[in-house]
Amino acid sequence: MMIELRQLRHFLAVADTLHFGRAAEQLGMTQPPLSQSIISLEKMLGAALFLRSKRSVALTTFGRQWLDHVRPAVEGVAALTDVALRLRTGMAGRLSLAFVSTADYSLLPRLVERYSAAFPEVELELVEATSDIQLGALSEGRINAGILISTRSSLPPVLDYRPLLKEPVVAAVPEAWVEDGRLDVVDGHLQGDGWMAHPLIIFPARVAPDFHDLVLGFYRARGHQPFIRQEAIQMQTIISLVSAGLGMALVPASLRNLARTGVRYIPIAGETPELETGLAWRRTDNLPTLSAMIEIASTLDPEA
Amino acid sequence: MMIELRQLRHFLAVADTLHFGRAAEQLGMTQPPLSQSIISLEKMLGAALFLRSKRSVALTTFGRQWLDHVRPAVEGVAALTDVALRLRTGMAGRLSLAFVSTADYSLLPRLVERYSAAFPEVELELVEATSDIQLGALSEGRINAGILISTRSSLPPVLDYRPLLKEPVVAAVPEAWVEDGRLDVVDGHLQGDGWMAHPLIIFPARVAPDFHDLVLGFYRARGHQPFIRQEAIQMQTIISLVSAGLGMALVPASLRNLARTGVRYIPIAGETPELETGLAWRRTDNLPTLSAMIEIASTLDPEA
DNA sequence: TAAAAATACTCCATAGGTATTTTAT
DNA sequence: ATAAAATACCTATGGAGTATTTTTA
Repeated sequence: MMIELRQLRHFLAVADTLHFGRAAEQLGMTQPPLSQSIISLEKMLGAALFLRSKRSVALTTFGRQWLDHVRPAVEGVAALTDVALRLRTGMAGRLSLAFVSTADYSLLPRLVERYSAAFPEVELELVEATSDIQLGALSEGRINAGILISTRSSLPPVLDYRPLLKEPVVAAVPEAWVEDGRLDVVDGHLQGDGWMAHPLIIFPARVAPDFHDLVLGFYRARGHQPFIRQEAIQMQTIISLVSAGLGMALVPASLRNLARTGVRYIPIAGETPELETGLAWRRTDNLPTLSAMIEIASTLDPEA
Repeated sequence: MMIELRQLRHFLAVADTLHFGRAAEQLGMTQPPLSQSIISLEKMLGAALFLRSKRSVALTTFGRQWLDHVRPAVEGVAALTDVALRLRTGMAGRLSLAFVSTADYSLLPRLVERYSAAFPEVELELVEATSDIQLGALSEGRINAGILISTRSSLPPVLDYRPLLKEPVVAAVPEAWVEDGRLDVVDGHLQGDGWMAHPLIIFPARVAPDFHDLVLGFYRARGHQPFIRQEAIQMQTIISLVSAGLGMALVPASLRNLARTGVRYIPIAGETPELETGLAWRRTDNLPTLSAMIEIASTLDPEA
């Protein structure tokens, strides 16, 4: 024979009211079966829970001590219904989100702040990864969503996508270059095409093909070919190399939040390419926490 | 409709085996009602727990996350049976034990050490109280047992009693008295009756009548009347007064463990009265933890 | 004598059983 | 062809109801 929840609820009701009649009423049943239920519970336990004289009911010492254990146990089970509801609606659960290093400086903090304010019970797992790694992780189901640099057209059809941020590209240049007049800076903007001859540090094409293409396309459109001095997969690394004077780089404008001695961020005069960062996820992934994340992401100002 | 334990156990079994047939076997039932049970559970929750193709069963994401909450909740309820058993047998629970201050120096530490080694889950509530206070607390049910100084014959009949320790009385005297030769000490023992003329510090009769009578009886048997300089209810206080040179005191031998500068404990030559400390409890109190305590107490060496 | 729990019985809801069908491999 | 889950239907246990008795304050 096994203790059932019903009996425990019966016990709690009687313990609370110390009156079989009223307890039964509270439970929506009549008194006799409640007496039966308690008696059978006492038999199972091998000890009396209540001392009943015909005029009054009191807990035995054993009953009082057991009560202290029963209440939390029953509440634990009762809570399962709420837990299920919160899991279903995305109020609780887990979400694994990858992001490219460039999202670190504006997009990710804003998104995470909003999301975890709205869903504090969700365990948000954040992993930094390049766009190509993210695409693999998404299709293999290792992450639920990714903040990456791509365009809708270049994504596999199993993924859905929403743009989050459009930002211009700015030049990250060694401070020395500005001071020795190697660059033509007017009104805080890079002028002309002269700078295009200087050595460039860039993401490898494999890692972020769309970003790579964007930069090369920009040079080509102005009739130039970049002198690629070095490739690096981390934004941090690229900026370090710039700071060391190895070359310049074209980076998303939000990277200005990554201040570094010896590095200046300078907008480019004229038509500049815009870089799009967006959120991608599996169309078939109907995880409630993911839906909530997409919802929140959609409310972010794409120009900020 | 309310979730019942049975369904949760069903869920756990299927989640563990990922096979309705084997899970049913494990549960001692057949497969069809198990399928029904899970289906009804899923309906209650409003979400699928399992993805079943005809050849394989897998948890949904929701199922996996909910499982993490269900298992501890069900285990919590299952543990109630064990808890009840431990409460019934005195393996767990509470015990309120009072003790006189003189028990502090030998009896109580030995008893508590043994008891809590044997019953580590029992919450032992220790309160220091004089014998008369303990008798009141016992009859009013505020404590379950008391270590007190009394004799079986002087206890009310509702209480049961077991002697724990018989020890001689020794004299606690100011060190100065030994040095200035005011006391006749030979072979480390107080000789003769001369010391009986010195001022005495003693427990009030109200607080420990048996101890009080014992001391007075001792003087009377030798044809003396003590000069009572001061009364005090705490052993600590009595020893402080001795240390201050206010007088001497007759105290249980185990009090030698309470070292104090300026105080010397000296045995009395010849026939000395023995003091009995024992455990008292209500005959009608059938608290399992109390029975265990009486059991342990009986194994203590009464001469130690 | 009245309030409240226990006892005696009756009933039906449902947990679980049996037989069968469906479906994916 | 077969293993495994779902469906359909049946059975019976036991949880809950009604009527009554017992008890003690």
